[in-house]
Amino acid sequence: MTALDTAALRDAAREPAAERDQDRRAEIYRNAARIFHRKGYHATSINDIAAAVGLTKAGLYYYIKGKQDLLFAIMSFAMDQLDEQVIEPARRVRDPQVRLETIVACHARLITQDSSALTILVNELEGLLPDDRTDIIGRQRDYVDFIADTLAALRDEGKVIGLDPTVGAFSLVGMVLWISRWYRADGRLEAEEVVAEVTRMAVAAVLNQSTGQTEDSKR
Amino acid sequence: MTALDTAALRDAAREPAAERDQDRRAEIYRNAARIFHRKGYHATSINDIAAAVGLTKAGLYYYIKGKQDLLFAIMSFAMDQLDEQVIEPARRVRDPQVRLETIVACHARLITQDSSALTILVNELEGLLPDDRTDIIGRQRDYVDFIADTLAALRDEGKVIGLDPTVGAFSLVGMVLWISRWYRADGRLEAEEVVAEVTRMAVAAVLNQSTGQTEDSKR
DNA sequence: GCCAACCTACCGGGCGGTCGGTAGACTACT
DNA sequence: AGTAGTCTACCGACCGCCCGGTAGGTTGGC
Repeated sequence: MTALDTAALRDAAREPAAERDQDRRAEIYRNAARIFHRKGYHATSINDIAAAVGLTKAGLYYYIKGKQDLLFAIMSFAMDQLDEQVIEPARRVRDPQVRLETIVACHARLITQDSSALTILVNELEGLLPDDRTDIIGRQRDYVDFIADTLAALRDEGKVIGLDPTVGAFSLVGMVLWISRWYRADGRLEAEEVVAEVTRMAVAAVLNQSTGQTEDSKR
Repeated sequence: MTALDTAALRDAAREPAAERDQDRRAEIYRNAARIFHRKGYHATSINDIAAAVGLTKAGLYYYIKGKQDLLFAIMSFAMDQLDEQVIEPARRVRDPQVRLETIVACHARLITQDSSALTILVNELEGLLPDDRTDIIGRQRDYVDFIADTLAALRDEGKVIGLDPTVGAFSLVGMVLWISRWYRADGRLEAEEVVAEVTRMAVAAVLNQSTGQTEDSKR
């Protein structure tokens, strides 16, 4: 591996060092995200991460400022992913129902592909410094509002009745985020099957339908 | 508070010491669950819990065997709650659709009432000893299977078509569990409103309906 | 006098983080 | 071509702190 790397370094058209540095940094973040995801932020030591990327703790500190900054960087990256691959594509969709489908499908797809960073994003908020937490929570809030606005638009079209947009938005988010807890890439189901089924459920959950419904179970 | 407690202890018809011991133990578990819920298991120290119940760390160890046993006790209690207040009531319901409504409504209601133990139950699994984890995961699995079986029964009735019962069960569980992340008892919405809305969404999400649906968003 | 219900004082260990050092690649100058 | 200096990318050793857990009292009600 090391010999290969050295050869690669010599060969690869003299990549400009700054690029190699970025690669290394990305590898560190990727590994850190994986381990935080598996063991949880507080249960993961800086040593764990250092060992995973083949460094000592002191060596790792050449690249990172601290454990909390590392966490914040990972969560920011996850939030960027969400912006680029879910919110932006969905924002371009005019029809509210199709937009909702786009949101759920893209988000679900993202989770089936790589859930590490996105899962940390929702599970390790209390590990952040207050300022960082405010930042991340604000962006998360914007996302939920975006969904709630879409539901409100559907309500204005008469496609949704009697559903609080906020409750609806949170519920859909919960359904989608939970995928990372049970979906396994090597399991029985294909990722796209899961994406399709969850999207179908999400749309059905909020859209008004005429089919009757039995009385609420007694308290 | 302390004076009040002492007076209560003197008054209350000489409660038989063993009972007082149980009360104290319950208070410890309640507080521990609250703090684990707020800060997370690993970020909570034994000292935090001891201080919250007005003891020193060593004093607390008179009641508990260790931090991990405490966690397991809380999770077992949460699982017992789920058994008694969700699964048992639902098991007595024959009609699958009403049974599903009962499951979702009772579970959602439980979370709006006190989410501490139930949230720990799903978030702190990796804090357990392997044997304990196996125990808890088994019970959780049984719960999901119970829901999946109910969905399968609905499918046999023709009320659900084309939905994988496992995916459906997990998705509904995700929707319900997520309530603890956004619902605040002092917020805009009443607990029973939330329970009703989430239940309605859950049923709508899985029940077959004839209303059309636009094409899945492109990949 | 005894025992339940605590406390004070302490332990080993792992944590996040820092410091001084250095091998080796690269550059600058002669 | 040789060499002195510089910088990047690390490492071993260490720090202070706090953690979970314990040993050995002390005290107040029976």
